[in-house]
Amino acid sequence: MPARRTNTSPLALAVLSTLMDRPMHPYEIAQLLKHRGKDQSIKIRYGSLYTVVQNLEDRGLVEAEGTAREGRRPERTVYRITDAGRAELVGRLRELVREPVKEYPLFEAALTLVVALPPEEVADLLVQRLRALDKETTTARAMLSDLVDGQGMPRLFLLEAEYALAMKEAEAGWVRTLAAGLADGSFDGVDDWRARHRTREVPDGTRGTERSKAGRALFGGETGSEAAD
Amino acid sequence: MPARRTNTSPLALAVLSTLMDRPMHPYEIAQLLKHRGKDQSIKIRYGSLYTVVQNLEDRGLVEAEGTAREGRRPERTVYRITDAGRAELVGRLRELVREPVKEYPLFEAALTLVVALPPEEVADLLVQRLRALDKETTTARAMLSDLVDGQGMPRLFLLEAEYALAMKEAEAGWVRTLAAGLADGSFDGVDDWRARHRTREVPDGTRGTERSKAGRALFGGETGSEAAD
DNA sequence: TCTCTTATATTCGTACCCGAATATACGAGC
DNA sequence: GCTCGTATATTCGGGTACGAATATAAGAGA
Repeated sequence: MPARRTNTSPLALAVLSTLMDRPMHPYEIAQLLKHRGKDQSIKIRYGSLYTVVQNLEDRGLVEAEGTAREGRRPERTVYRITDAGRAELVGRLRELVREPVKEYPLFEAALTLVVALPPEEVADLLVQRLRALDKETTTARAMLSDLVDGQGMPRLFLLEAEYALAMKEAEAGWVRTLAAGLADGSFDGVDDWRARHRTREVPDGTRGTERSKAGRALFGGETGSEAAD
Repeated sequence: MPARRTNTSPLALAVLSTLMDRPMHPYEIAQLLKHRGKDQSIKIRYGSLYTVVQNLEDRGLVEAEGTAREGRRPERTVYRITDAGRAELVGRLRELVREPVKEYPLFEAALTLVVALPPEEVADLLVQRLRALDKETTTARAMLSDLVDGQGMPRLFLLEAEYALAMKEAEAGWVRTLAAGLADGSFDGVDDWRARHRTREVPDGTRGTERSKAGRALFGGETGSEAAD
């Protein structure tokens, strides 16, 4: 089998997963995904959806069941998942659950560059972030418990939400600690930071800020493309 | 000022940030970023770099200082940051630190779809993930403390690494709990799950798996484009 | 001194992403 | 029964991302 260039995207997997229920046309797939709240964990853009489905068809993972024309509405193509599609879905899913993948959250990028702002301001901004995070976690916790306890929704369908909540709480905790450290001066090197900022200081060559050797592997996970199945 | 279409990307910000030190040509910027380990937190692709710099120039955030030709090497264009560039850097940075942004980690997407696998297998896969995560966190912790205690690297330059580590530990904790719950049967509804999986069951319409109302706002952060400055 | 490998520096073409436009149907109100 | 807003369903085009190709220089052996 020729190694596929791109790893099947989350949206493509969501499509396959939806077609496990029954054959559908793309728009209906999107509706169902949104209705089930999957759009909170997987980016769904109409612009992409049709391309994605087309790719799946080219790869033989879905096939057109026929084009139905209801009334004089635009023509719709109904797709059905193939055996290869089912195999791809479970295969890729296994991969995604088994292997952590290094990703690039915006906040992490911002932290890398934040030395460009004075420490006092960063402390202030972090407090604002913290407030927002706390608000979000509170809301999310309430909704989760309502769905589980109130509505009797099985936890199985809320795993993503539980995970997202846990991550957000962890981030809030980390931000809280850092903000506190900056505020009460227990964060080491704030003076250097302030000085460095005020004077636009370039630390002579790049001395003191490099991370050539030991720092290389500080972050784990596959950075590049993952191994094939 | 006409609202810019795209929010300045992390790579673009990294470019601006590097040019704060001194004027440079694109390749040199990339070298320096990698040397400082920023490539662990910001994706740096040569293919993108030159486009990004070109965009920055079009937007007036950097300007060509002149093209130097050293020996008969390929011609290099040296760029310098402008006042507008400095403003954009700090403005966007403020935004990124202040406001949490909803992102779409692969693992979260996988959790949304994981019902397609039988619970026993998921339990097994989670244990494998956990092992990988534990390995990564152990390594990262060791390196961090070596850099801080051993090498005397200021914490300021390791914020991203500390954050990434904290997030990874949190994920490991969550995965551990879930895996345990699945293993010892304390996770509610595994029977339903197994049944649903075996029989390819479509729960009659979509009853029982919808999340129309309450579930909408389970995940916070700005989902779409962020507000302008 | 020849050539082989590695580092320097950028360009190109294609594949992909996705906002916006398009086009029809349907129900509600006047 | 007409029209206006909203839901249905897909296509299109411009822009961005990025792998791979290109081209020169420098250093290391033989």
